[in-house]
Amino acid sequence: MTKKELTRKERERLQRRNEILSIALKLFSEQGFRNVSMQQIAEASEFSVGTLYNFFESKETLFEELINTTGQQVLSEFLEILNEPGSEKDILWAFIMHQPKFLAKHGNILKLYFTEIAAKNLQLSKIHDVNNIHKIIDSRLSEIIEQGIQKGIFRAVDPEIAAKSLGATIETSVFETTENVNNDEVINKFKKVEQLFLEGLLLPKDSHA
Amino acid sequence: MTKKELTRKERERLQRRNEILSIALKLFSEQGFRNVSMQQIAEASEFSVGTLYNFFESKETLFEELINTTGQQVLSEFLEILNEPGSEKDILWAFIMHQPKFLAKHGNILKLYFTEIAAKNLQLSKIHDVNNIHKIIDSRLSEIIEQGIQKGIFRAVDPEIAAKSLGATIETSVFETTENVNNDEVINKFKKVEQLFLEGLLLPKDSHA
DNA sequence: CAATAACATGAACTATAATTCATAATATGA
DNA sequence: TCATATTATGAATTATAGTTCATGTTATTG
Repeated sequence: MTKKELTRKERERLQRRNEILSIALKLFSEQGFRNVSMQQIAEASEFSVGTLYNFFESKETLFEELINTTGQQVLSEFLEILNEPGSEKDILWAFIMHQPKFLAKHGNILKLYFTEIAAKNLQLSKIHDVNNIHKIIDSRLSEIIEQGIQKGIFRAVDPEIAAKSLGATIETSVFETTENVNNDEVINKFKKVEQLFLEGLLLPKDSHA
Repeated sequence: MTKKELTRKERERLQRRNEILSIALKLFSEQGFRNVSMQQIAEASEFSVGTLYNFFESKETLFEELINTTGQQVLSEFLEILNEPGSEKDILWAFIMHQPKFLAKHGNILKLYFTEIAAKNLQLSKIHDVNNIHKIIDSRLSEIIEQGIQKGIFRAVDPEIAAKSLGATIETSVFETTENVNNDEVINKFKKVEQLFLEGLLLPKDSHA
């Protein structure tokens, strides 16, 4: 009622709003921003077009809210893993092996982000920081790999290239992994990514526990 | 005039047609299919919209001609390199180091292909074989890596994953490489890709000339 | 140089989809 | 319950962009 607590009405409104965003995300990620009409979103969410405009100023705004809201959340989850304490090898391992969970949870928004924003199919005004998800994650990965090289754990590759390569490999799987693939298969795939990358990066000198 | 020779008029018509395709390719690759209007193509090519329809049945047809014509050409160039005789290591090396040339020559069409077709932003009817550029190249890469593993040149990674990873890494550079980057920089980048991939794949046993 | 054919033009037409807003339905609280 | 405020509706409006076609321009040829 006062500062932090929301009234029932406010809560209900928020819930409807999220419902709309969630359905829009599904449609956009499947068909792309331009190929989804407000009519379609209205029908799928069982509201009228007018009501959509009651919640969002425009189709573009709706999209931006989607990206900004969810994007921040996704980014912070990624960084959480990448900032965990442990050896560089362990961090990369954890990052790769967390991908199935990320995919299951955020596959749609990632797909949308990559097709519309990263590929610059859409030119949107109000998308700030989220615009840099790519850069932020890549640069953190790059840092980690660089440290690993300095410590003599990894081969002396170019850290930026290695980071981008790992990022691109993971990104590819976003598009390949459809919802109906069972989890074991996805986990298996990332185990192979780990074998390819981590073992390829490690110096062959001694064994790495 | 007769069978093979084209009349001047026919040659001129073909030239104009190619001019239009070339300009459309530039615009589409920069802004995406849906974000480019026939008006824009008309203005940029210094024809009228009516004339565009004199050359192409529809906007969609124009796009399809673009993809089909150029796509086949690009695919065959890629496969040419991948079917060259030599050791698996040499083939992969040549493939990676040819990327700057491919990029310079076909950057636009590759970008367009990846954003519109591979990302399935567009559902087009008459795009057959070209739809499989990705699969064909990936599977050839995969074959090569598998043979390298069998011959004991490469580590025992999953060939499909390694092929996809290499493909994705290269794909990424399509989007990064803008036209104004000088060639040396691009070549340098792919040298680093080569270091990351090839050296990471090679078994550390003995030296590989 | 005509007469004719071939081609180019862009305003008008059409289709599609975003947005608005007068009206209807629903919720609130006295 | 009734008066009022809030919210939802979807047909009408507007904007945009693909397509057509009557008309004008250019090229060919006898």
